[in-house]
Amino acid sequence: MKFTQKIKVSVDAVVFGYTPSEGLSILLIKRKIAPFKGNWALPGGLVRNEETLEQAVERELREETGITINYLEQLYTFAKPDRDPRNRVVAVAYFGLVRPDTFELHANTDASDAQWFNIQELPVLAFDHQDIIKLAIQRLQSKLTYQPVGFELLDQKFPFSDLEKLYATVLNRPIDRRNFKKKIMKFGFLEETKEKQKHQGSGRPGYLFKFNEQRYFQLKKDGINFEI
Amino acid sequence: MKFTQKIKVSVDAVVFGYTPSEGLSILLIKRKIAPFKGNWALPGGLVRNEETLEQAVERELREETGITINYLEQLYTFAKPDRDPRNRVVAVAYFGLVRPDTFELHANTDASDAQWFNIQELPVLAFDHQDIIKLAIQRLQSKLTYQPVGFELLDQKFPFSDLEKLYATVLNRPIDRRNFKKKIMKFGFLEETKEKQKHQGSGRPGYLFKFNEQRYFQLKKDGINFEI
DNA sequence: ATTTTTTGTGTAAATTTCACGCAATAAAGG
DNA sequence: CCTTTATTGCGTGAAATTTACACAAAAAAT
Repeated sequence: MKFTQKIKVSVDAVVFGYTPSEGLSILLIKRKIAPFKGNWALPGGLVRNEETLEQAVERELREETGITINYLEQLYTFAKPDRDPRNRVVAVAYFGLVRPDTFELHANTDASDAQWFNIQELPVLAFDHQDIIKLAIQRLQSKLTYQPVGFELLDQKFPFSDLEKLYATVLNRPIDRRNFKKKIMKFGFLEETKEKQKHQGSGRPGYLFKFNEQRYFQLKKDGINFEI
Repeated sequence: MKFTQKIKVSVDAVVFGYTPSEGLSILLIKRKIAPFKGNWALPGGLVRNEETLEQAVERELREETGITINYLEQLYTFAKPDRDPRNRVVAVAYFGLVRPDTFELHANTDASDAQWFNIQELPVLAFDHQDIIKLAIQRLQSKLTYQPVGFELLDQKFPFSDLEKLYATVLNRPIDRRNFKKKIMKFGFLEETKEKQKHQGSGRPGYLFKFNEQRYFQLKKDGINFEI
């Protein structure tokens, strides 16, 4: 029983960015072509015949937004037969994190094709991209509770309060400063540096911390549980 | 910049079965055609143009093994360009659970095309199916620790010790009988029936329990955490 | 009838989580 | 310059949860 399959494969990326002042954002692009011309959508596109899915995501992000990604993992594959009105497209969605220093788009003009949107203020989206984003946010939340991915969203060195605010923002709940710090420090992958933060506004300046990736991999190999 | 995409989309299913006596098994089929003719492989095949991925999985399972699935969820999408020697195939892998009463294949002859294999005694597999299975086992393990999927692998009514053995087998670690029972019963989705188990061998017969799905959905909606 | 196997059950100790307040440092405001 | 405001750094006791552990009852096997 033969048939000709007419399904295309694409990738879509939900890229998260974070700043203590502006919170959690997602990178969107404005579509230049139909369908959904003029609508905001996730960066993405058809996979080329010879490239891996990850390469496809990185290529599309480079082409459409100029961003370089810091952490990338597969999220889910969306494949409802009618999710694209033109023809059937199976979309493998990815989930990415970028550092603040990498995302210079905020400074761009409104005429830009690519823009960050706070997750509280997302525009109407093309295709089923709203569903994809919803799942990505859930994934980020649950991921953050058992794997220290938060560092992928912060600068290399950061005051402890930034980490705390990040967790509070992403998990959308208050966090006890003292208990949180005790818990994180007990894991052993965070190092306090001698540097203090500069001109952060009023208040006592805090020491800067950095994530020790090597130490983290060692602990992970030892089967440590990083649940918070 | 136009190009013609030549990628096909398939589904593969890692179906788990369990019995207290034989442990955890996976359903495999013997390939009748090249490549990997004669090798064991996961059930699966190309997705038709109009069907959903889940429909494709159920159809392939019906065609190749006759089994009906009890629980199904998407696992991961495998897409390395060279994972199929003929042409590029992106495989969306699924992860399924079946009840013991559904899997009558064990009784079949060796000539059968479909067979259960204990996860400790898997044969050499076609394509990258070994990787897929490895991931599926990890997923089953982690899933079992935060969601009561174990019932999908047991009969409707079962002695408590079956559940305990299932957890011990899948998680591959000893479990304290008393603490385990206290923990599970505290969730509130398990009901003790008046029936006792019959001819299970020697020893005192236990009461049979059953999973209350409605109660479970209610508890889940209330945001209860089912971690064990 | 005795032995073996399996079920059913409770409590104390150890560990983890949670709640909470005060002194130190710097900028901001008068 | 002095006072006020904002933020960091740090520890302890109470509550909740997790863990370790043993013996009697019921049935089959010998």
